[in-house]
Amino acid sequence: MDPHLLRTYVTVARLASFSGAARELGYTQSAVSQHIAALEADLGLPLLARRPVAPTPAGERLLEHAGALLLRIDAARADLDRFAAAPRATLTVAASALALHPRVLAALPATGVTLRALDRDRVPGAVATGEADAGLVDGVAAPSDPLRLPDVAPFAATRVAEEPLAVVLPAGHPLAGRRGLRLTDLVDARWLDAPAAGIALDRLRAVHGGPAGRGFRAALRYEGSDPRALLALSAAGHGLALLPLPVAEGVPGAVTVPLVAPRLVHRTELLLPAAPAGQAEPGGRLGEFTRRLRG
Amino acid sequence: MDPHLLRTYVTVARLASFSGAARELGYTQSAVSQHIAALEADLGLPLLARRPVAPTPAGERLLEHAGALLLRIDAARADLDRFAAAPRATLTVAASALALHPRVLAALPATGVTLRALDRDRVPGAVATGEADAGLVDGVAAPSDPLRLPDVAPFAATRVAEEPLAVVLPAGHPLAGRRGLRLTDLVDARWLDAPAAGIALDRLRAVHGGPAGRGFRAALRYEGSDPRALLALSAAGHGLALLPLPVAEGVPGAVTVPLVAPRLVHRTELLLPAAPAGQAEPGGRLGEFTRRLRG
DNA sequence: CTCCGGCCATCAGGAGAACTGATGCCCGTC
DNA sequence: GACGGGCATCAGTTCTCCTGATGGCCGGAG
Repeated sequence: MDPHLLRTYVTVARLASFSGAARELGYTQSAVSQHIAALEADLGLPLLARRPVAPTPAGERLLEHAGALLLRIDAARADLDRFAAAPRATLTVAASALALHPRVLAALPATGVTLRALDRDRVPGAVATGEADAGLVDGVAAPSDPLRLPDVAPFAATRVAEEPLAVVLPAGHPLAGRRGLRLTDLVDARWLDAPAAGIALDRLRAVHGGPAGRGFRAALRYEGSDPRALLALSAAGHGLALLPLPVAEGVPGAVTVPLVAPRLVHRTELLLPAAPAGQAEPGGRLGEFTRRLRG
Repeated sequence: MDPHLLRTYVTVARLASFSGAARELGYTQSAVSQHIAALEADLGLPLLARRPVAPTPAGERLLEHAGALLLRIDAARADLDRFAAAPRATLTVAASALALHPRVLAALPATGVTLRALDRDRVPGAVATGEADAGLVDGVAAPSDPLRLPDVAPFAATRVAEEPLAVVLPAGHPLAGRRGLRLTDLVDARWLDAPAAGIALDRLRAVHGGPAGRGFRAALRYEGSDPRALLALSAAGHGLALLPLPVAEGVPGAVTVPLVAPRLVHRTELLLPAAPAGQAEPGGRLGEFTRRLRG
């Protein structure tokens, strides 16, 4: 299970080519072939079908592990590098689309900041590997529970903002007149599926707790990250959407109804590489930013 | 960041000795010394102080990463091995102390089962590395939220049981007459600190959401795993305890008051190595167990 | 104070791993 | 049926990594 072998394996799987992976990694094709053979011999399983090159079931499984593993290695290296490196002059913040809360915008220093918009699930990785100095992630959780984030490295997460959730319906929808809605009422409705911009359907199914795979059928799938696009789509009758109440309100053609059960909120969290016990507060622009966010 | 080097590093750190680690790992002392030197050169940081041998701050940090990393490597290997290996005749279940819910006990097959009691945070690792075929973990969470578990490998977690939480007070306690208690009322009380048996204090502080390190002061610390010991200690006035209501009730000398805010429950979850998409349900004793647990 | 013993660092040498380059083989394509 | 792209295999070389020996440092005992 040498990381080098894993790295070649994921590259081969991604490119579906031994010789392509060799070019990308700076090896000869022969070396790549030997890497894969060594991995397969080590695990005692075929990992790739040849001609065409594609992962076997076991290979698919290894891809999941390898991705997480390599990310964690990069994270560890980046984290240790922070011990030695001088603090950078410019602050890079990775943020998911709905995490740009007014409080965040107000706290950002006026100069020397790079703001990088990423998909929700890529923000922790960016902070862990040092691509960003801090992260802002949003998500849905119970009021007193932290967001569920992949733990690629030790993080310190602090709450930045919390808003109620609301269901967005087209104006003529039968449930549009309600004062509040329960998720149970909406299991059989058609939903917009927007993993990047809003709330993914599989997350809804998990929260709802019913039998896996049932309910919350997808209508249109939206692969962008703009919540206003979601609102417009919902108003046009392409499916329901679940969004933070302040974002969802006041859109022509759409009606916003607060979600009353289960008790869930939309929360934005600040993600920092966890300081070792007894470490000083961060200085420079990062310190400025975090103090203004908290204070 | 070679895993071999990390393995020797954690061993050296644990034994506080180069030559001791060499003996344990089957290397010469020279090799161990070179491993550490290579790691320190690679990261550009001193990791260990010599004479006495002890980790530097950077070394402490590396220990956190290395532990998680090595565990994940073992987990990946064990997971892939399951693809090849025949299903075992005997079923091993890892469980934390409070996860032995009556429903669980009823679902266990009559023969061929090994039940291994572990600390709460070691159960996921045991399932991931294949030491156990399934895990049962308990913990505190919001009613509709899954337990927070370290993701050393892809898991499938399903809810097994959920009970309200209750505060255990000695009979004469000023708050003993209440019908319900809020966590806020109890910030300044003295609590039993029992990471293995009950609910750890740092978890309480995190749930409460107040400033880090304040509140929920520790009285006696109990390092065993028997909840009845906790109850007895609480009845004797050694501090408050937070336990599932069914466990806490009916103990002489102690009063049980339900926790009403924040809305938290004690949940037991079944932990299985995540089946690859489209994989058949587990067979044999494991299939029998999971079906009875769910059905 | 000095000697001794334990412990880590360093060095040179050798076994083995790993990569390269050449060649062979298989399959899909024209 | 010939061709070509692409993976497997093999031999040779390079470089890595481990061993065994040696030296220096520190602490404890006499």
